[in-house]
Amino acid sequence: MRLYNTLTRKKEEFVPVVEGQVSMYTCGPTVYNYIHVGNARPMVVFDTLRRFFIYRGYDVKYIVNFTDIDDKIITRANEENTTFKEIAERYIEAFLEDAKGLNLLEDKTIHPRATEFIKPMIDFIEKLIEMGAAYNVDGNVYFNVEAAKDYGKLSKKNIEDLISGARVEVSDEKKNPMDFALWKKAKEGEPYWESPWGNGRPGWHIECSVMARTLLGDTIDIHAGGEDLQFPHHENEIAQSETLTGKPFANYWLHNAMLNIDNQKMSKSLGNFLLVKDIREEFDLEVLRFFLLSAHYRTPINFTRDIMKQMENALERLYNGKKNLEYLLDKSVDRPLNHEEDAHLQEIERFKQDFIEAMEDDLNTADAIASMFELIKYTNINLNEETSKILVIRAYEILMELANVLGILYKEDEILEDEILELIEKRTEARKNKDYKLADEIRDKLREKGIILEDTQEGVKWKRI
RNA sequence: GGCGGCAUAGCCAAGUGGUAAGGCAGAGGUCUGCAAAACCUUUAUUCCCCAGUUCGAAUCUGGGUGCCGCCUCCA
Repeated sequence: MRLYNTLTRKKEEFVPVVEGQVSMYTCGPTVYNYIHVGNARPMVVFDTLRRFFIYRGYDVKYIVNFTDIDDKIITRANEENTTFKEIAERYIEAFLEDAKGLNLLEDKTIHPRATEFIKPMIDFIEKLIEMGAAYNVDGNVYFNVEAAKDYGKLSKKNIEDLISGARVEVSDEKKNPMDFALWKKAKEGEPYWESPWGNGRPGWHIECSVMARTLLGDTIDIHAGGEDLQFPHHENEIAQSETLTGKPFANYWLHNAMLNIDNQKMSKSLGNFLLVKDIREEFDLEVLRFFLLSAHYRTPINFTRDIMKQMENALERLYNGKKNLEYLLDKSVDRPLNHEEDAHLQEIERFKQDFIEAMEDDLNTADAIASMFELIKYTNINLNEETSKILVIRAYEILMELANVLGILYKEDEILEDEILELIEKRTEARKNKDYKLADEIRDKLREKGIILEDTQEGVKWKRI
């Protein structure tokens, strides 16, 4: 497996800390609102990376945190005259709902919440103060960036440039304008936890450092997130964690590129914020997932309705291929492979290898998807009712295991109600009698019920819209 | 100002030295009562422009143009 590491700006061979195991930490949402389609990108991309690691036999520990205490959550709570807990709870629930729609492997995801780790955060900060890497000013504790070796190594920035950038707000309290808050003193009416420096709450960056370290150890394999988090968030995580432990915080830093809407950055001022929960009114979230995987994760992608429609059609082609194989699963012949089928099997196994190679090359999902289309095309052409069942089963297995890595094609057809089966039967009779008027009436009626019929040489096939 | 990214067909998108994957849309065809699906054919002598290196470049080098991101607790 080769992964592009932001730290070195190179593709590197992935070597885990512990053989056969992968520890992954992906920065999760601050739960003050519903997640938007941009938030969905790292969730889907890194879920897919995790799925691929599992597929390749790794034991994966996968963390997506919830930042459930934060200025924005407090603001929201005040606006709605409720508690920050109520707000956090509501949007965590909403996130899990969206996660389900996006088919994230939730049952294998650990979701720590920042507020459950206040004690280790305080311990962490205390140690930094002891080391002289942090200082308390009247209840606010700051990290001293001068104490961090190589500060800026991830985002390739140097402290002098940053300071002269002049966009950094200068605070009288800070020794250095680049210093960042580890602990924030509570203002009147704000929620707080007790600490050696008085009542307050943790800063944003310290949360991820502490949750990652507590759950995964001093050095984790992979830390992932959106590229906009490189600076300052991830840079600061590195600074505080590596200053404390003296060890590398994460061996591989992975960042996904941004998502634009109609070629524009999503922003509140432009009013083009698209929430996942709103998109699902127009498109199945499987289409959104497929779209997010249709381009390489490090290139920017553009979200438009038009492109989503294209993706919907493309996904349908894959589903049709799956259906065709399912049909053959019943009809194909119980006998050993013949010579020709043996060759087909080789070909089909080759598509699988192509898929794996693409995924191993820094998660090239676009190329991997192409392999799936080639597989579908091949089985559509070469497999039929005379084919040995052994070949059909193997083709189907491969298709589904690849689909499972990408987290797509998971929808199953339900069993049809007797009433509908009767109608289909009735229509078949009508067609036999060349009563096409009745046949078309029944077909239209079923369409209204969401069932589409296809008359093929092998008989009637149906599918749900 | 500092740092970084991108530019491949109508659209989406792989491909980083050996002669342009895959998908969507379109056109024509096979099959079909019709429709759908599937299949076949078709759609970039060319990869933003110019110069260079090379037997050979979309791929490397230099210059230019255009678009974009980060430097603001925004994924």
